[in-house]
Amino acid sequence: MARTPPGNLPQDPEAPDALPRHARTGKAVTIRDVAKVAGVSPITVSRALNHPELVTPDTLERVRAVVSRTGYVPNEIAGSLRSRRSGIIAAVFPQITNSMFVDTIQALSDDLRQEGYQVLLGLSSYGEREDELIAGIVGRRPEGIYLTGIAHAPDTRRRLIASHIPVVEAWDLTPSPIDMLVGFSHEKVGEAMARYLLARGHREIGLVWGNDLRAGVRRQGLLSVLAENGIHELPTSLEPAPGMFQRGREGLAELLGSGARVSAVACSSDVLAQGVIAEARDRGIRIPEDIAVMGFGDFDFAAHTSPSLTTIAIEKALIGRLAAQALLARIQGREVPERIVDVGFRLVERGST
Amino acid sequence: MARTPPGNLPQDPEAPDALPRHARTGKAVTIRDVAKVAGVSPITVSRALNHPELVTPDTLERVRAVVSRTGYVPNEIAGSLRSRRSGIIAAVFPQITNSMFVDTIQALSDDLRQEGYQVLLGLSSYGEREDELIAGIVGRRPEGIYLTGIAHAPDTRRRLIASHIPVVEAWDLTPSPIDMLVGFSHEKVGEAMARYLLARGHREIGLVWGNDLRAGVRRQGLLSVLAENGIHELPTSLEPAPGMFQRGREGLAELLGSGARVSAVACSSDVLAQGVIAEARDRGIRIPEDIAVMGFGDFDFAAHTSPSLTTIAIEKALIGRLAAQALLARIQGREVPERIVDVGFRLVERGST
DNA sequence: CGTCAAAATGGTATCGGTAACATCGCGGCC
DNA sequence: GGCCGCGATGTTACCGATACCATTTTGACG
Repeated sequence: MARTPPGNLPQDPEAPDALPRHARTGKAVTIRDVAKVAGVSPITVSRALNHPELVTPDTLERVRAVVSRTGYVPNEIAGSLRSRRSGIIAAVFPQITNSMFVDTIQALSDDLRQEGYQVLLGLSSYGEREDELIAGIVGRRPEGIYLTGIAHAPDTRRRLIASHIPVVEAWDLTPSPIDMLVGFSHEKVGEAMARYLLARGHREIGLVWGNDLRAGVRRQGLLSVLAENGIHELPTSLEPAPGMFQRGREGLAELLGSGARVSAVACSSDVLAQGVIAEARDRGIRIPEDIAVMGFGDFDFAAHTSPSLTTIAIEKALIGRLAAQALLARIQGREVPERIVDVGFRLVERGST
Repeated sequence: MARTPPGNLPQDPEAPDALPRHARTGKAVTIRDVAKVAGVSPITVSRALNHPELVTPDTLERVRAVVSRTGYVPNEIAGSLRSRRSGIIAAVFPQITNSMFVDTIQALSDDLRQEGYQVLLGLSSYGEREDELIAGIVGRRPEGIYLTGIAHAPDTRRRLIASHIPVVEAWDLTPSPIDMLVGFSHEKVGEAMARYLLARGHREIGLVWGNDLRAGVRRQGLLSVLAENGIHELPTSLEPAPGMFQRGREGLAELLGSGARVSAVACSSDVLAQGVIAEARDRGIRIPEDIAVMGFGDFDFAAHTSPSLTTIAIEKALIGRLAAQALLARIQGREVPERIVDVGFRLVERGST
């Protein structure tokens, strides 16, 4: 690796220096360098860059010229330390492949960037690691934290509260969030799915269901409504997260293999549902005539499968947008009108039921 | 909101001052506080946390006890400033909804976190803003930067080179990357698509194509091979960036509406292709008998559409993994064996052609 | 032309860690 | 017993910006 060329010592005034490579040719340029060259004090440079309105147009221009000539890039780390504003919002998701969180991330990120914030992405991939992840994140002193879901280790919760960092939990509902909340009731989603299937005359309902937390809550809701209607045991195929198409196929195979009779299959996600549909097609099972299929999420493809997929639509991007707003409001000291926002959901009836 | 438990500060002389706004109850605990309580110097605390092997088991335990009792969370910003290691890798993507980048992000993030790095996510959503985005990112002094694609403003390129930060460009190929590169040739993808369709006997080929940069290169490759075979003009429907299902439908409608005869439709992404298939189905057009359809990306659903989709498979996660490795190698001063890695692609033949 | 408030700029301390170097303590060895 | 070496810990300075307050300059106005 490149060594530093000799003699990049102090009173070496200029030298366009042949750039070595990775080299640290005579230090990176700091605000002091810029100040010196522009003939002002460092703080004036700082002002010129961050509060141009506080500076004479004349000096402003001078500073800017020097900045662009020297290629100075302010060290935001130093700035963050002193100003106690990191300009960072952390966002934690369980995982993003095959998930509906992408739209939320996109919206969140877009809205935050608008206000000069960057998103620090935390993927707690497989469960347990959320704690450590958040511990590491808090150390970076983000100005706000977006969390997926409401289930967090008690330690994590305590740590977050103690940190006084604004927090939004999302994609779920609870009366006692850590701080703020944007979500919807998974229980009610499950109930709605059950009621819909019952209304369509189904009583032999099978489940192809992911085993993640929120899916579990939806299942509870679904089961409770079915129980009220005298349906107590239903054939179920539980799939490990993340729900992939292949798992949906296997799920239907498992249900049918168990010998149970099903007139409808409810799935915890559209992805699984599409797998179910594919498997049914391969087996010559007609949908919805032989078996009705219902998903969750209203993924983009849901309207375009064959048959198109009945599902539950969530305003995924809206969640991100509202979460961003909530965080920004809190950061900027504005009043947060509602700490808890329920974005609801919508049952979309299509060809698969 | 939780109040701070009383007296977690030694001979705290003054009042916890009525919390002003953001509730700064008697200051956050710093490494000095921990040191004082544990009866050691700050640097020993630092060592206990970051290099436990340099510290007596006895002091280590003592420090840890105090840390957990006080709820001390090291301020990584301060640490980063002094140590010049931010522990951050920035990753820039054009946009992530409806895109194939999610798998790459996931793999990248997983592998980096393994090594203690966090991902700062930059979504340059709609074009022009990549410059500003990167300018802002460099200020945060990431230890590595992942960029999607090879087309960057000359200014950006210069700035990145000047920053001496390791850079990986991905999802594309060029002999002259900024630093390192993990990708594949879009031109060859286009050529492969063309050859495949020709081999299947198609000469009346329509395009439903996204207008992003890399798609454009694939199109060039495709057109050049067709031109070599005497096919010069092909009906094309150009779709604005994120390629959605709906756009695919519209695309096919446009092709058919133009009166052109097509025996095959090539799409710049599986998402568009699925739209095309849906539209064809609605119009009673049989696939592949009447029209063959081909996509790109091998999205998860590609194997499960009806008919299943012939497409080009990319090892999306592998790209993320290799990019992470490349960055880590550079950061840790290891030799990077190949600065340019071609991960290639694979044509997957399925039912739609 | 002097006065005074407002605007522009500057000096100094500081954010909270860690690098670099210094010091201390202790056991082993000749 | 004295010296050496090394492991454990401490002292000091510093990373690079900005908050805070002081100072100087400008300009409006009587």
